[in-house]
Amino acid sequence: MDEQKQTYDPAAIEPRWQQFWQERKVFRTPNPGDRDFDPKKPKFYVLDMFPYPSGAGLHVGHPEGYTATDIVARYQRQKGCNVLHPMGWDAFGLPAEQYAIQTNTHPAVATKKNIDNFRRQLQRLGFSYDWDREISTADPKYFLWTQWIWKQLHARGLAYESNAPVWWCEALGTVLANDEVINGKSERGDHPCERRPLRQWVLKITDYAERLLADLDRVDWSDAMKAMQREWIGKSEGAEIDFLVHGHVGTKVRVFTTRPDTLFGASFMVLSPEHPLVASLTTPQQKAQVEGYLRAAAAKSELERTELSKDKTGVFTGAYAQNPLFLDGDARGRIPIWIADYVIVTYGTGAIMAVPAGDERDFAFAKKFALAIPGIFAPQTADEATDAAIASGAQCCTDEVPFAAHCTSADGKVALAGLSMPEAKRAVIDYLQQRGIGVQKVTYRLRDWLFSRQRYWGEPFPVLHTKDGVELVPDSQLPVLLPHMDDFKPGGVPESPLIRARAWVETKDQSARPAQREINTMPGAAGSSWYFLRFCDPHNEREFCSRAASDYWLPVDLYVGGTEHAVGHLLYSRFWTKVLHDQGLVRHQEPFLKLYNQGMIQAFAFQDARGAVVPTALTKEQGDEVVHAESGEKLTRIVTKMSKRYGNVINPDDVVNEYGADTLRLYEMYMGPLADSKPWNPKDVPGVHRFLGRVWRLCVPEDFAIGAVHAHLHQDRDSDPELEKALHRCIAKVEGDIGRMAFNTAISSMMIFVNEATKRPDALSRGQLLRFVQILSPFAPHLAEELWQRLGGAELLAYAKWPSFDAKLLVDDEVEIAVQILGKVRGRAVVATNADQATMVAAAKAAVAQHLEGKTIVKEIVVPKKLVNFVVK
RNA sequence: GCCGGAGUGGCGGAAUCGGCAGACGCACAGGUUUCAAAAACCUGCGCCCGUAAGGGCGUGCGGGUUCAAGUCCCGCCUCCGGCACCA
Repeated sequence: MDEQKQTYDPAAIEPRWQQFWQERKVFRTPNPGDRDFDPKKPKFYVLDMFPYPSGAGLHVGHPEGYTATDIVARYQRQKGCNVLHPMGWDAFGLPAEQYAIQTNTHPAVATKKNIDNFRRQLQRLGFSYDWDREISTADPKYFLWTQWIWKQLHARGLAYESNAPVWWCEALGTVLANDEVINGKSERGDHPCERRPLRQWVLKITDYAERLLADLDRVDWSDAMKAMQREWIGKSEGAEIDFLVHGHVGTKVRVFTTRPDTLFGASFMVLSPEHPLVASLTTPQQKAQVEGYLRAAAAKSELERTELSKDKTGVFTGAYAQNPLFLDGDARGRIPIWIADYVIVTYGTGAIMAVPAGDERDFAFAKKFALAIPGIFAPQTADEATDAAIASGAQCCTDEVPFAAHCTSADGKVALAGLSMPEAKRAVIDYLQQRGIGVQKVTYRLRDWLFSRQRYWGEPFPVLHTKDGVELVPDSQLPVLLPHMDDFKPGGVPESPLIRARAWVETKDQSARPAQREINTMPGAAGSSWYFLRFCDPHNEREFCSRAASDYWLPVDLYVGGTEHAVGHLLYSRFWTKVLHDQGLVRHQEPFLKLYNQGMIQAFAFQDARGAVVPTALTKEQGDEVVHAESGEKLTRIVTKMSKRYGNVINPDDVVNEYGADTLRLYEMYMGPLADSKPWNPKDVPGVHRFLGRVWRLCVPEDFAIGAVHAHLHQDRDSDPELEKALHRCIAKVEGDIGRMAFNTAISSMMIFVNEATKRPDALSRGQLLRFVQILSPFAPHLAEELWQRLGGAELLAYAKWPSFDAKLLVDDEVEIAVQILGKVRGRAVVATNADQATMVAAAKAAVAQHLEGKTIVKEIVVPKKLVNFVVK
């Protein structure tokens, strides 16, 4: 730094304060019971979704949410709260392991290196985390308790072994949970997946489906997020109905339907290809055809089944079922049983009653295979042609319309004509229930949580397999550690690489009998399903978290992260919390009170005429345009995600090196609303940096000889009343904006104040500057702390009390109002802020006198402090 | 197809409860300062007509409600995110 000049130099300020905060443990948070804990303060728990410490290092997307939570944490601290604001590492799982494999390093080594890098990068940004509470899910001291919690689930009968088909991903060499597979491809890496029966540990999250759904009403999350969880849980109410099969005494086919009211229109039945009755119901004549269809269905990859055309395929079994609403001899009641892969074995009962008149899919199937489509509705709208088509079954109708008169059972006990849809459903269910062949039923789309992976880098299960079955490792022997392995790569077989650690696998149980360790490991989401609890009591060696700590800190008051965890992590964490609650281990039932989802930070990229993206290194600016560096072709700017391939990835380290951490933080908050996705614009970054420079110069003279601050700031003096007003307005605005997570407008209001102050720098008093620096501090903490110290602020800014504002100073004595004629602004008038209507009208009339000439005022609308509108003729 | 969100200057965005559209920042233009440049500071900046005063138009499109609509209602279009044969 220039000896003669003191310009704003973040590189000189920031590391010093970071070091100070860390050495003095400024942000260490005491727990209830600690000597320096203050029980009089309210608590505030503000949490980030902790990162996977990937080898790529921090992305500019990370600090976006982290800065937002840091602003809230620092603000709440200054408002007098005990603030819990921790950070840790989601260190087990596929990303860390993939990186380890790519770089041929042991996962433990690679993970440690990545964590060190992440920590270094985060600490450069000045976040006020309590680093004493840092945790890593891959730390044995942590996963001891992950294993212990798993045993609690097991004890409640919520963990079981299953051989049901699961998603297998060949490329990743492991099975995946439902939320990790999208359209038959892996979420990570986009590799194809298929169904395979493999022995797996599964958690019974479906037992909690209803509570997970109902308790969404108790949390403050976005509608979008709640909608995604509701859809994933997928509750549907309807009925299960048993159909007898002709010629198979005692055989019933059970179907699930949400439309029992349409049972009169059931004209065939469909079993999924995997349905257990397929083989026994198929007649000898149909055997060859059915087997052919089953083979074809099995050969289809899941991708083809889900992604390819919705063209219906199917085959007749040769068997017939009996519609229970019709008499045995009635031809309408004898319905053929088909097999088709549009019916999914894992949903409902894996079989449906097909009502082509009331269901689009059944209608398409009936059309394709020329099956009967009996009409069951009698709509009466103005559109007679459509009414007739629906009545005859020529057109499918899924809306609520009146039922036809013939929807009456043979014994007359069910008659749907004249009933509403809910009444008709009720009538049919009651009738079936009385006869013992149907029951009201709620079904969920949610499947149990596939809770194991065939990978090395995860928590081992505390499980031994003996000849008598499964045995749990006693608590005293936890944690079960991973064996060291030099070759930890998946072996291309559906078995964990742990199988190769013979000495580890082959062990003895409590009674010294031979036993084999479980070789599957837990999935990545295991450790992240309870980390928010461990942060409350991270060093507890006797418990996963003391009741005193969790009762005090939980639930999390503000949780910030991306939307990508909508149905995975967030659902699993809610599930584990409820289980721990049921075990009497925590008081709360929902972990995250308020959830806020940040948008994505995107980037510019440049496209040529064909629409191909040209890597940024191959582009150059030419006047107002961007052209191809070699061909000179004009390129179009688009907004897209940052990607190595496009060469448009912004590295936070580079931004800090060039502008400093405060500028990075401020820019990310200034870009736009936190929840929106928005592009990184390198040209905008200097704008916020200039703002910080102006703040610096308000306080610090360029000439070193003058001192640490301007001479007029050396002592207190009376405040300039206009600047005082502006400051109060600014404090009120910033406070309100932090409360609604509108950090962009908070910053703009601070810019407005600084612009005002810059016009009359000598009028600004020390007291005003101290208060301004304080409200700036959550956003740009290094600069703020530096100026606070130079101005001689008491003790540390980080714990100074947030300044108050006087509501009286927020309003001016006079206010300029708009004067409208027929809603158009035709003039302006200045009136007293508390002027009465007559005064405002008089002033308004004077302001637009020439416009009113020759016109009659029909109506005067007066909005105090805003406007007067004349309606004229 | 279904569910959720969005569409405002050249660009990012603001307008919190139906009340002056475009705060703040960027880019751009002009100026002050300077030997010069950078930095800093000042001024202008939605579009159209006009030297100006002033006027007209304007928040994706088409309608509507209202004294008044970016904001409310109806019908569309486009983009983003999620789900997708779930009976």
